[in-house]
Amino acid sequence: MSLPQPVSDLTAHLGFWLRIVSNHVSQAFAAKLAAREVTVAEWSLMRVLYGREPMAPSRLAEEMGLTRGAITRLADRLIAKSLILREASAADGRAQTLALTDRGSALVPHLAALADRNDAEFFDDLSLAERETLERLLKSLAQRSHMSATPIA
Amino acid sequence: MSLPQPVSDLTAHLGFWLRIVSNHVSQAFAAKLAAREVTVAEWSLMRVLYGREPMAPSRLAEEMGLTRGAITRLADRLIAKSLILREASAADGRAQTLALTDRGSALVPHLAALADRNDAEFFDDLSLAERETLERLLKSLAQRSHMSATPIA
DNA sequence: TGCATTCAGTTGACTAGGAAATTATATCCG
DNA sequence: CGGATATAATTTCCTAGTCAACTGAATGCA
Repeated sequence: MSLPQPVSDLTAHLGFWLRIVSNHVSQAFAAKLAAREVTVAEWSLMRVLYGREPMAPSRLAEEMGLTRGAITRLADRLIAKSLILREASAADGRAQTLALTDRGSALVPHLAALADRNDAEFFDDLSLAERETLERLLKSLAQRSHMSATPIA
Repeated sequence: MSLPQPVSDLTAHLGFWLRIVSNHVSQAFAAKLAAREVTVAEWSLMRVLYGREPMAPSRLAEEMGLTRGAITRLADRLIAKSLILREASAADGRAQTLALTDRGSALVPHLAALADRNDAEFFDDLSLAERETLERLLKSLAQRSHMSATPIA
């Protein structure tokens, strides 16, 4: 039975700290959205639809970084809450379109305000310069690795 | 039917960029671990046990930020892979302890090397100064909001 | 002592996502 | 034209969490 060899500490990784902070910010946001009975994924889909033409599920899947199967079910939930509508495409018998209902559209600004508030809550006591630096570094990392897609999970 | 009022852009939020980058880093790590047939949660549990005394599931739950139910199931999977052992506590008839098997213990350094490599892959083309800044900002955010617990999700 | 309460862990019901199979429609081309 | 192939969405099955109910053991106090 050999003694364990030393391995790098978890906290040595930037990825570790990134995940801690990101998870906390997201969970705090989820808690705020819960007051409106909306999940982060639901908010995200609604935000993509907001102010745009009715959109194919496949396009939403692409923009949100989810599978089409996930979009089908997410849409089902939002339809059940009367926040979006699904309609068959006139042009293509296979295609569907998703669009916000009036109720859904009216809700988005309120949810956006929660997003603003959540961001402020975590980042407002960084200095302006620090916030700018953080944003610059994150965007540069995102660009380098060709990260796209609205992140959900 | 009213026109949608302008709402803040998604990409205006630091939380958005944080989540994008964090998700990508985590997914890349998950892909590396998959080669060893281990998930991020499994790695995380093994890393907590590594080099320590057998530990109660409830303690792991606390350190990892998961429920006890989640630990029960996560432990079941690791036991099925012969990476950890579950034993009844001698002192307390309700209690169990979890510990790495020799096989599990031997695997940890290899997984830690994957973690090192993953972190390097994403962050090594930031300058040293930039990495230090990012680490400082993330740690300061974590501290301010009393974030603890190994993040999994 | 003995019964209520607390505590550790597990389990069942549920949520939410992915991968792959499935269904229905559209397109391409011989 | 009509069959092969491609495409859009959905569905099925699987994984992995949560919450809350449950089981059995320990504790506490009348």
